[in-house]
Amino acid sequence: MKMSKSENTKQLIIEKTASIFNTKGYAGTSINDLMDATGFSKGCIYGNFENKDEIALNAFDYNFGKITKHMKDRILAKENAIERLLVYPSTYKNYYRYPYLQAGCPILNTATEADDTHPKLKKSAQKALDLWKTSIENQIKRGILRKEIKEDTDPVEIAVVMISIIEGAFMQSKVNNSMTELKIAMSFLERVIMQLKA
Amino acid sequence: MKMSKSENTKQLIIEKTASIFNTKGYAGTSINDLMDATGFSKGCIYGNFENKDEIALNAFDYNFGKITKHMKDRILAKENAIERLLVYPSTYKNYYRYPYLQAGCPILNTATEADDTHPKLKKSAQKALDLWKTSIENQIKRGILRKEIKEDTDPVEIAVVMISIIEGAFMQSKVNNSMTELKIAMSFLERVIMQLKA
DNA sequence: ATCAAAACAAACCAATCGGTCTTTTTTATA
DNA sequence: TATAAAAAAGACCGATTGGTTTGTTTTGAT
Repeated sequence: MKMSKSENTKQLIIEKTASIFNTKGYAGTSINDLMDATGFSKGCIYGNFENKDEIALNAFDYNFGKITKHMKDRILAKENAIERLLVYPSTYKNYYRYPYLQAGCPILNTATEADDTHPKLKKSAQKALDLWKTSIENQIKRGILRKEIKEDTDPVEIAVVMISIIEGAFMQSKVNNSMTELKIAMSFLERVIMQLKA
Repeated sequence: MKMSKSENTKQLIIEKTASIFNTKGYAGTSINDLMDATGFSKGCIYGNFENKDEIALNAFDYNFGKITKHMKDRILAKENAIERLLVYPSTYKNYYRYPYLQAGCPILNTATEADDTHPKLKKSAQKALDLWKTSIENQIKRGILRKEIKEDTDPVEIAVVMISIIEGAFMQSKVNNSMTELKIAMSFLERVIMQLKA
């Protein structure tokens, strides 16, 4: 499946600018930043994208997609539902290993910036968050069916709490340039998950 | 204690612009926004503040100070350490009641925007976060001394986890325009706190 | 090899950015 | 009430913003 030239540069622009949007935010990223990062001219960028919005939306999806893929791979490598849930804390405990997470969680960054300012980006963050939440819920439901997780477990509650702990700890660690908060919170989360064991 | 004219308008500028910085972020807020919000001219604003940075830093401190004061009042109204800790979930469960929280938690907003872009604001967020964390730790230590909290409780862990759950849930609720996530997470947090009871 | 279309570069645009400077108004004091 | 200082208004500045237009180069089909 060969890509056309423009499809190729389009993808290149997304890949090269995704981390910039994640670090500097939508408002903080200028077209000049995108030119610097890609080496392309303004004419080229605007020949491939309608406007800054379109690039930012694609960049977000790219960032989110990368994490999603990584998580999916690691989760599907496990059979047991508890072990699958434990993939989250064990991954985020070492988030600095993953370059695309070093600028922070794109959902967290995008949600906090866009919630009052950028409806389209906000909707993207909503969708991403919902996908993540649903995915956790489904793992829990599957675990209950497989009798690996206590049947009185509330999938929605655990999903919301897991995401909360991860994102809140992420924020603390990022602003303090320190892994301790994330490590503490993730080992707490591990214990929460272990207690779900049937 | 009478304020000088300039001190007065200085305070007025901070108060009227604080919520704008919290909603639109530092990069997203322009001097024109500040003029619109205050009704003051550019000359007046720059006569009272050196630059945008100084206003933003004061605005953050103002936002954080308001929440801190509110929390302090509610916490000191309780005697028992467990009840004091429960003030957090019970307050955030109804955050929409507090207008200065409707744009989101200033710590969360500032930390996620500034961590990679604005060292001064980042430091402000760090300080605020540390104050919050230390305050929770001290409440727990006090509770242990008063034999209201289990003596094997780790104050640092609980502080980090409490903040994580609150901030992470806040983010979810904000981006979804819904209180459900915050309510779910706060009732979970209430149970976590209750389990600390000696 | 030719040539039209696609892709990219670069000059250009009005609007806005943060910030300064000069002028006018308000204030407090004598 | 006169007056100097403080405070506020508003014109002004160069730089940067997102975006467009006009060229130039590259590409793929003939």
